[in-house]
Amino acid sequence: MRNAQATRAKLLDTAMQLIGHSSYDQIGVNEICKQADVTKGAFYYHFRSKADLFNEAGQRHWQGFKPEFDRICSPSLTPLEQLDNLICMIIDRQTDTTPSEELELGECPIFTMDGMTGTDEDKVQQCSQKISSEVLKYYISLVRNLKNENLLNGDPDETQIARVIQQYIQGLLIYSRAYNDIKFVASDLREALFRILDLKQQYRSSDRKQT
Amino acid sequence: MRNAQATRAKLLDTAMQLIGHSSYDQIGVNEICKQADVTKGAFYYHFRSKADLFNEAGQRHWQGFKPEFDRICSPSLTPLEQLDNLICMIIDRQTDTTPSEELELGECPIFTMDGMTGTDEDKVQQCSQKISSEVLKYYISLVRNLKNENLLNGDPDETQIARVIQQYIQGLLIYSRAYNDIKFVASDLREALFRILDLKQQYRSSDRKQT
DNA sequence: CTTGTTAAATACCGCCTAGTATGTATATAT
DNA sequence: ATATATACATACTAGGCGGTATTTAACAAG
Repeated sequence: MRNAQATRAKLLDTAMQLIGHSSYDQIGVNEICKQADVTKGAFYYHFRSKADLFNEAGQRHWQGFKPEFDRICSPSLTPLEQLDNLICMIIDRQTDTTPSEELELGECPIFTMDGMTGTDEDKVQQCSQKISSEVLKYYISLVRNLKNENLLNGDPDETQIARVIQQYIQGLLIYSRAYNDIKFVASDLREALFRILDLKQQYRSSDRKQT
Repeated sequence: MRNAQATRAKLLDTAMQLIGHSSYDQIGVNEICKQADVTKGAFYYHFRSKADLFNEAGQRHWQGFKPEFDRICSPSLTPLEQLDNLICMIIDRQTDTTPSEELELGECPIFTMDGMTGTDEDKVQQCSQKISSEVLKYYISLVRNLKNENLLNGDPDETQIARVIQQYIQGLLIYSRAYNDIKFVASDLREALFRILDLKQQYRSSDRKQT
């Protein structure tokens, strides 16, 4: 009806949710429309193509997500708190996205963006890579902060460590999705990051001091 | 012609190669047939379905790969040599699989098996998970050996560390494929594994003492 | 009340996919 | 020589996909 903006938004959000739980290739335009409760006519009125939609949906998703990263990396927090917040955020995001439904896991394409590979559509890959590179900046900042406070052993290459963290998180989430079980995220993420960072032993605790 | 076994083998190998470079969903039966230079009739004479083929192809691929893992984890090698061999093997497998062609990267679905998720076909996922669990055994053995020789700091949970390693390798390979660049594998794999294992500093060297 | 624009809804199209039905050459058993 | 099972090749079908063409309802301006 008379609410173009809402229709558009619903298509974008629905698409990102579905794709997050599955993949770009697996989710068809028909299904997006069905779930969003709009027709194909509406879809192609708002978007020129499926790839076009994904692009916008990716941007929108990141725009909505960015504040959370900013909050996590706020200078008002100590690097240790930042790290802990990141870990909690990732764990939470694997659960609470489907509220009230049975404990399903999934989404957060933010962390799994690179995994969208396989599509031959250039636009899609570009979008994925762009978001990934944005996320990487936050990891780099986090590593740098930890290092500056002298919380890490040795003298690591910040960029490399951040990249390794990104690679690991991607692998972890794919792994946990393959086995459809969140418990791996909960049990392995913290330990793995501590090790990748080589965080000094005395700072390795798992008390969740929520912000 | 009169060579059923060869036709079958060619289909299996071709399929695994193509799927390794892409994904189960992206590769169609037609393309497999075309690349293997057989017709669809031959395909469906040998296999009941595409999923069926994947199952067998996965088994076969693992059977062909297993000896290499056995070689790597041979008790005649020190744990450090085993680790080094694993690292080199992964790096090599990302390059030499397309011999004489321009430096492309890809394959080794062995390490990326869990990533086949997204398919709704149960058979495919089961096959992937089975192979992954086989590979995990080798990682566990490796970690245990390193630990027994007192090469690792702390007292890690061997299974968890092995699982984290598997998660990381998966993430790394997907990452490097997304950016279509092997350099990340070469530059990050060793450093990341050293850190995840928390290998004692004095043993962290990168001299490739090939077997 | 008409007209034009926006925001869709409906029906459709060509393509590609996994899978099938049927025909056919070859090898082997009788 | 004939019959039969094997190992394909060719042609096809049904269904789903992304995308399009056409129609229609709602609102705004004149």
